[in-house]
Order: sequence, then structure tokens, then C-alpha cells
Amino acid sequence: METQIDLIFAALADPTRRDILVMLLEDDMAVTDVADPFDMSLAAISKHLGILTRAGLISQEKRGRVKWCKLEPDAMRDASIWMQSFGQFEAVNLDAFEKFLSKELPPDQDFSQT
Amino acid sequence: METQIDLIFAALADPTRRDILVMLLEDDMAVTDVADPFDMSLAAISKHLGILTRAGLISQEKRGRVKWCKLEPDAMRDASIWMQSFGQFEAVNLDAFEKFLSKELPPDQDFSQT
DNA sequence: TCCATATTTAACCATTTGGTTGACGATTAT
DNA sequence: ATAATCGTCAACCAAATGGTTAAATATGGA
Repeated sequence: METQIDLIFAALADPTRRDILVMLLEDDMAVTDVADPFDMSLAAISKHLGILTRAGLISQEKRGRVKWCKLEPDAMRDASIWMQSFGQFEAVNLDAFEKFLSKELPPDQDFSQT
Repeated sequence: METQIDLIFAALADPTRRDILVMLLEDDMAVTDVADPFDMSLAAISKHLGILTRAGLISQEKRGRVKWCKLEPDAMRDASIWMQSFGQFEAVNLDAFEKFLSKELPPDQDFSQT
């Protein structure tokens, strides 16, 4: 059985697919537009998008003749949670979290409601 | 070129290798002992350990005739950082972080020094 | 209707992956 | 010295991966 987490890590292992995810961070995109910057056939990109979809990292919705690709960031959380199950890791996350707070939030904001 | 992060995600994509990492969380282990619980040849496990080593997720040191395997949690941080570069993710981490705090730490502990 | 656009499917190919078995080298124990 | 243990290596295999091109399927526009 291939678990969801197998599919997620496998999907993330390919640099083309990670680039696609970064592109989708900006905005939803049609398949053709996703393919545009890559030196690779449209069919190849279509396959990559299929792999990302099966992993749950993106979703695809067809409107008219164009199929829109949309990032699904929740899926990545599964992989992230697996990583966090490594005890040594929480200290690292703590540091990153504190940096994030000091950078992104006003110093005395109560973030328990956000 | 295969980047380090390619190797890390590819290594994490296999359930046997993830199981090995969890085992090494407990303690350093000899190759034979790592292989023991798996229904798989020693040679296969040896290959898996090679993949984990090339990804930097573990290190191996030979003392006498036994080769000790040791978790290298820093490598996983690279992958974790890549994931965190996804902006939507910090909100998710915030939730996970708060759960972690409420579960794992005494309510009024100062964790800024841990 | 006819043509162009958007995307997938099918067939194919080379390479990688994850496993096997058996032989081998190095180290330790009897 | 001989035997047992630890681990890797080499050769092999089936299946999966990442790519190609060409044909097929929608859908939209003229």
C-alpha cells in the first residue's frame, strides 16, 4: 500500500514539481501556463501535475477547456507533522517560530485568536 | 544535478527508511540490528542505509567489525525549511506549535532558554 | 461548420529503484 | 588456525520514473 505520506514525499523529491508548487504559491494557474517556463513537453508537465494531485498537494478544476491548478497546502502539513515527530526537531521549530513571530507580528499582539 | 534536498525527500519517501529513522531516534544501532525487525535481506537494508547516508539523514561509523548508524537530524531541517518557505504554512505551524506547547510543557514554563 | 486551443492518453524508451542471492573481505572468538 | 559474525559488492530482476512523440478528446471562437 502506498500511503499518502509516501506520495507526498515522493512528489516533493522532484525539483520540477517543487518549482511548480512555488509557482502556484503566487496564484492558481492553467496547465499550459504552468508548463510555459519549463523546457519540457506539455505532456510531461501534465504527468507531474497528476502526481502532485494524487499526493493531494494541488487540486485541479476544469472550467471550460482550461484546467486550473490550485495549491493545497494542508497536504504538506502531513509531511511536516511526520518530521515534527522527531523530538530534536521541536527546538528548531521553536527557533523558526520565534523568528517568524518577531518578523511578522507586532511585538505585543495576542496571536491566540488569529 | 541531484541536490541535497532532492535526496532528502526521496529518502523520506520510502516507509522502510522512515521506520529506520524512527528506530534511530531511540539510539544508535548496528546495521544488523537495524535490519532485524524487517522482513527483508540484510543487503537490502544496507542499501537503504546508504541512501539515508547520502541524503545526510544518518551517519555511519565503523568501530571494529560493527558499523554504527546515527541519526543526523540537521539534514531534515533543510527539508523542513523548504516547506516553511510556503507562506500559508506558518499559520499551520502556529496551530501545531500551540498544541505542542499545551501538551508537552508545564503551563507556566519559560521555554526561551531550552 | 471549421479551425484553433487546452489537455490527456497511448506507446515507447532509458534509467532508477527496491528487492533478491551468492560470493567476498574484514574482524572477532574459540 | 579455524570458524563465526558483520557488512558490502556484484549480478540479476521486475516494476516504477521521467521523459519523448503522435494521436485523441473536449471546448471555444470565427
